[in-house]
Amino acid sequence: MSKKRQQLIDTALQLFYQRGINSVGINEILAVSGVAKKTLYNHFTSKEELVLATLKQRNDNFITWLDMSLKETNSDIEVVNKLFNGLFAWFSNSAIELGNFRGCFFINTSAEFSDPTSNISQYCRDHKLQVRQLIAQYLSQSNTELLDTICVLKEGAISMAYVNHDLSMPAKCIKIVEKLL
Amino acid sequence: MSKKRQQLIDTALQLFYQRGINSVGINEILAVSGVAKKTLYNHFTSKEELVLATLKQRNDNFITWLDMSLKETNSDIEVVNKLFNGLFAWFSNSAIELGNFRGCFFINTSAEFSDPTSNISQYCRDHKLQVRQLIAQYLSQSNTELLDTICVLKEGAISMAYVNHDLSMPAKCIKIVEKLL
DNA sequence: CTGTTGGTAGACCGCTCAGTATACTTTTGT
DNA sequence: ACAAAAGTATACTGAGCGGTCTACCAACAG
Repeated sequence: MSKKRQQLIDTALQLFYQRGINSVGINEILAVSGVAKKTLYNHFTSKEELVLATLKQRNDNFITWLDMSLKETNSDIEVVNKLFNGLFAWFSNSAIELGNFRGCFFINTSAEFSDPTSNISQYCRDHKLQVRQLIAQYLSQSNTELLDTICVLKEGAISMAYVNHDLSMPAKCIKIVEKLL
Repeated sequence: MSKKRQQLIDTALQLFYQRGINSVGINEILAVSGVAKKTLYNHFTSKEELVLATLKQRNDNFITWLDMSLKETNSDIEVVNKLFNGLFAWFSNSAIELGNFRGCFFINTSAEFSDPTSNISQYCRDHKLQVRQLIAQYLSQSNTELLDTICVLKEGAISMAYVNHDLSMPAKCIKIVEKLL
């Protein structure tokens, strides 16, 4: 992997996540990263290809962070606790690996790209599936009902943290799952 | 209210919701609505003002639809049933008043406009508050815990319907609340 | 009958966009 | 040591953007 290529991905991810993909132009990414335009088009054939690379990078970062957050859990309720405490840390900018919170990059990107069959929209869907499967790995047995509950609460908590500016949901989600178990 | 003004709002809402605000130009709205550019700038001083008018229109449509959906409920569980069955109808394009489902217009718009202090982002937040208060009105007593639960499940169900293409969540949310009551 | 109001049609402005082209320099593998 | 590969800097293209402007038209009220 080229160093310049990685510079471009890091800069683009930062700008895309903080301001939205359609609000950030190629020229700004070049100015901030200090890379020449020809170098960018040497590594990526189009803006879309760069976008896909940033989605992959963010997915890797997120999965790594989540995997770390869920490590060493001995019960389902502990998984739930670590998951939602992790989300709260993310929302309140205490998870430095994930950057300044501006919602879920994949939800935001899905909102910007309306064609559900595009590579970009499909990748966003795939990311959500990967997160679901990672959570499933940490639950004691294959419990689809609990898994569904956790996932829908997680998506709700993310959405309300970003749109409503309500950071209280992770704590409430833990209480909800406690009652259900 | 002028007829031309309403034509512009209706056309803009349709295009903005289906494709995203930053992906739809003024000229396209004019071409589709059949209105002259000067007429648009006679009614709205800028694109942003037109965007705010479409948000208000969508909010009115949504609140009206939800109010209709929740009418004549005699218990909290009935409210929950009608709410999530209503959401399922929306997701599966059976709520014609809400148009072809492409997620929540306010979540999508928040994703596109990154400044949380902008009028647009603030209106999106306000919409969510209005929906919450409408649901609260239909619950038998002031039950913040139940209200929070319903709201977080609702946001999760909307997000998963759009991003994950998973329409099964409304039914699962009903079961979750049933267990909790 | 005429002046105001609100509309149409479309040219135009300055700017930004994604992407290409040119000419030169640096790095690197053998 | 030197050719090939990779990077820099920058000008440019064609298209689209939001927004302004001019000129003309139709309806209607005094």
